Amino acid sequence: MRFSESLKKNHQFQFVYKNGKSYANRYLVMYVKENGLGINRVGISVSKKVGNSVVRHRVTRLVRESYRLHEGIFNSGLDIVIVARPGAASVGYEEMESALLHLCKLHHLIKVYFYFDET
RNA sequence: CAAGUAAGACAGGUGAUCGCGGCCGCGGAGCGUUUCCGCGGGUGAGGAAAGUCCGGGCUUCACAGGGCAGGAUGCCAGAUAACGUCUGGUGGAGGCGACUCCCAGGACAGUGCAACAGAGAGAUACCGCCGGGGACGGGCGUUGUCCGUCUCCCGGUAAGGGUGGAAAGGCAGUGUAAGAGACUACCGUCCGUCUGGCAACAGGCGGAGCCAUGUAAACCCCAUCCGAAGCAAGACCAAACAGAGGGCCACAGGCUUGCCCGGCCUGCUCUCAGGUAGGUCGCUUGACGCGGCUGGCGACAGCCGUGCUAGAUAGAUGAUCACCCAACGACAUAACCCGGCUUAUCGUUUUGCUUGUAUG
Repeated sequence: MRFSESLKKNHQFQFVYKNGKSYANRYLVMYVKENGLGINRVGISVSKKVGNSVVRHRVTRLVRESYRLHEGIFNSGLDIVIVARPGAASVGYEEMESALLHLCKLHHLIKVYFYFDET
């Protein structure tokens, strides 16, 4: 991804969980914390409650694809952790995309001029 | 054509745009190794990748010794690196048949268990049947004999009833007071012997009237095999680090195959505080795939030709559109690698064979 890296280490996840702000909807939970690096770092977490290995990989790909296609409209300098809830197992791409954008609006992550363009 | 049976094959495809992990090439940043960026090419999960139930390769540790445990397998022969797998047989069970299924050693080494029912379960007389005695009644009749009855006594019996998974070989006859392998034929069992077979075993002949249930997925016995842990194995490179205080004095801890004996090493323990876990290799060419020939009933083996087909390290296959199609495709994501087993699975399709019907 052009402007982003991924979160990898367990302690990075724990830091965002403890210090970040969170919003949730039916399929996803999103934690956000500013990192001061000028780029975004994204971590996707799918637990075994969601499904077996195939289902978990599919959910991960849908979330990553949704983020990738809208990467340009995000603010920069954030650590974002997206946790999939069990209901996400049977969801298609379009629903996943709308769920992600909904959480972004709640966090006010979208760059201001894009926000005005939509309204 | 219908029903069945056995063995396979495939696991959506094509095109376009965006996106991801390795690899190769080119260009740029960079003194250079490393690294980063861009462009192009090519490549990128399964039949079960799953469960982790067996077996092996590989790696490290242990390879003074003795003893005791523990685990697995279980008809025979073969295949294999090995196996609990596979192949071919034997025996048993099911099916008209093609064919399928079977945790298939030993119960005179020992121990345990066998509920309930039933009279009785390494044993039995409850009902029944039969004989003798006694009592009572009756007929004939004169101190006997015949018949009948019994809340009586003694004995015989395993035919019949009933219980049970199982009642001491089965069935038919002879026999008998009634019965019984007591005796006889056939079948079964056991023993001996001959023939065939490497063997499991099969068949023939002869003999023995048949002395004793089941369970070994109860302990156990016998035979064979098994050192342990696992790629977070392990090897190398680089970097960081911090110890302090108290208690105890041979108690203890670690290693040595699970335990014991024995052996080797180390001071040990508690409290408080602090710090790092980055990279390279292992890592994919292998008991490999495909085709052909030869040997073998077969599993498989040998030879020749040919091919290279993921190697990530928080972990790469996705999204959108169009068309094909009956179908949003079912089950499901490699993590060191192989050989098997087991389980899950929407469907499509090929071939052999069996039975029935029709036609010739």
